[in-house]
Amino acid sequence: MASTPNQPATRGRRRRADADRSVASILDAAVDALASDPEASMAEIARRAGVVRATIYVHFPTREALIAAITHRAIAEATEALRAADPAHGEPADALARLLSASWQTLGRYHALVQINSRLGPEHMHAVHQPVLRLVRPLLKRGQASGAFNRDLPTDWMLTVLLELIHAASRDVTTGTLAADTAERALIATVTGAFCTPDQRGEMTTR
Amino acid sequence: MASTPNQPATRGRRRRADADRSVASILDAAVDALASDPEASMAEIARRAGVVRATIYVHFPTREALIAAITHRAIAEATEALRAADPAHGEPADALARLLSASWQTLGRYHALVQINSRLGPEHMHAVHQPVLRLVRPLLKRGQASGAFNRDLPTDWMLTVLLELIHAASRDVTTGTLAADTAERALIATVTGAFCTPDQRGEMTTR
DNA sequence: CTGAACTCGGACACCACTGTCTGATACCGT
DNA sequence: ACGGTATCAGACAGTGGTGTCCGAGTTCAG
Repeated sequence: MASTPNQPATRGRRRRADADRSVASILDAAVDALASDPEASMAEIARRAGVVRATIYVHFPTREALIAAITHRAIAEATEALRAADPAHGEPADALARLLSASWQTLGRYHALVQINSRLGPEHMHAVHQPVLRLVRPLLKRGQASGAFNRDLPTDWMLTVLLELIHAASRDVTTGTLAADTAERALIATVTGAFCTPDQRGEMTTR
Repeated sequence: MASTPNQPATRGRRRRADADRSVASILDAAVDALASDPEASMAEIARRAGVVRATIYVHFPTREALIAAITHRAIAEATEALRAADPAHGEPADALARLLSASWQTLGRYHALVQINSRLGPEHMHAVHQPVLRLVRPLLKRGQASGAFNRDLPTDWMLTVLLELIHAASRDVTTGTLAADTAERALIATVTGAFCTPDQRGEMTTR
């Protein structure tokens, strides 16, 4: 049902280039607007996109559909960033650090989306995150199996911690609470500290 | 200005007992309602409180005032819980664990409040949290000074991590993602792991 | 260049919520 | 039991958002 990131409006026909541009502007504007205010109005999004409100409804039948579209797109982007970090390779602690380093800014852009989608119930949340979890969970399992990560921590909890801290770091950077250049180091140190077993801490390829 | 948790409506007079009851019901209902939906309507809050909508406006001139009141009350409760955990005493790592153990459920109830208040700007957020920070920050500073906590982590970031993980744990418990009896242990293990320096990990009075 | 696709600008009905007000009724303090 | 408080029930205007529609103008594709 939500498999199409944007609706072609007319089904049989091809879509024109300016329509593509509009859709792209709207999607970008929606991410921006919702980031600064999770319940930004359609009018506000249209304004940012440099488009009239009705134009949005040409491509997205409802506000809900628009949010579904940007969520879909965000997940795709996140998945890509995570895959690029190659979580299946190398020492778990190193892989984790690599993954955080490569993806935290990308993922962090969407903390508002998380907030919005989390209002749609946990099962929806879980379903939406499935692709991301598929990539990260094996790494955590692997780390716990090898003894690199703390076996006492439930894997689901570790995933929560991961996502939550990424979003927190991103938020703190945008509000100015945390210096941008310190953020990545702090984030990595915090997460690896939380996950890694004491005896494994020294063995990391730190810096 | 927001120093009165509830407005007496008439200034010179004493307030009647049923009015006290109403105010209490409204406050409780507001916390509940806003926890399940951060933008619950006044009507919904009134319904939960077993009160007519107009009654709310007798005690709180506006929605904003009501939210300010429950925020004030939540902060007071949190401060109390933290103070009871006596953060100034004992080894930093132990004190931290004690503090988490004593307060995570109390604090966790209010994750919706955090979400709501964070929309009012970072400076407002900072001002509101001042009493909490006053209690926790010295412990973190002390731990970093003694070498028990990682000195590379900015103190503000540590505070963020603390609050964020408490709220995450509470949320995961209410959604059923995390078992209630596991949550506290996982939370403490995660936070102490994140903050404590490797050589200090073993020295804790674990269990 | 021409027709089709698209955007614009503005209007529209609809809905949910906020905050105010009323008169009638129940409750509490003394 | 009396008088002042408080609640109730429901109506009210005002506001701001959503989704739909239309006619006129613009831009793209072949």
